Amino acid sequence: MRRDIFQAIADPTRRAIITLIALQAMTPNAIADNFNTTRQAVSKHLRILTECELVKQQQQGREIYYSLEVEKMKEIDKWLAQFRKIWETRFNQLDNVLATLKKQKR
Amino acid sequence: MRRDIFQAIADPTRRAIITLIALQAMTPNAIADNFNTTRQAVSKHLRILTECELVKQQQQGREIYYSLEVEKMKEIDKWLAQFRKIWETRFNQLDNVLATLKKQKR
DNA sequence: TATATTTGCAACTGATTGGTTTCCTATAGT
DNA sequence: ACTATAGGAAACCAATCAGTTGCAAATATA
Repeated sequence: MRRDIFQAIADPTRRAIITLIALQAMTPNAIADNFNTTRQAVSKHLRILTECELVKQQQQGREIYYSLEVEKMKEIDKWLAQFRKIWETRFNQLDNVLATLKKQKR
Repeated sequence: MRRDIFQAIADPTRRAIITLIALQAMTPNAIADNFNTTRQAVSKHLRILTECELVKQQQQGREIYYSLEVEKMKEIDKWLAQFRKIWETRFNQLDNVLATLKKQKR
């Protein structure tokens, strides 16, 4: 199945689900009520999210509560870190280079 | 076409390309040399990255240099911000909520 | 001017994706 | 025990995707 987090958050519905259950654990039916989708579609998304450990389940009787594995989200943050360095320190250096090139042409 | 950044970074090859050109603009051929792919495959990835404005081109004679639009990467960071709040301040509060629910049912 | 190089673009192919439908199991409530 | 509800799993379908192949346009070089 080879799922990774980046593929998991590629789908807008899945991102919405993540946001939805970030603060409060929810059942598949409750989640589906928030979208224009069927429970089964949500269920499939939840399986993908669970497979890459972005989401964890917690059975409670016949209901299953899904909640966000916030720690896993840090992996995206970790990947972003390398670029954060660039956009923080070398802010508009690229634009400067372009401006310089433009000037030289004239 | 409806491309967004999250879909763009879903592909591992595209993430590698992004990392590669983050520090230095490169031509498609030069980028392809760094992978086990053909130039055309890289070219398609670059088109997708360009479409969602994650990458910008700069023609120089018959060569086209591709470089990262670092500003656009911030959009991912912006989306992550909401969760950063959670993993920084309310560490394992979710488990507490579930534990409380469990207690109330009994 | 003729040839080689760099690149984009379109068409095709096989694999994957999101969604629906259907069926099954397990629990809750009567 | 019976019915209703919650949910997962498999089969299927249309759409999309990544990669390849082939070709055309533009630039460089001889």
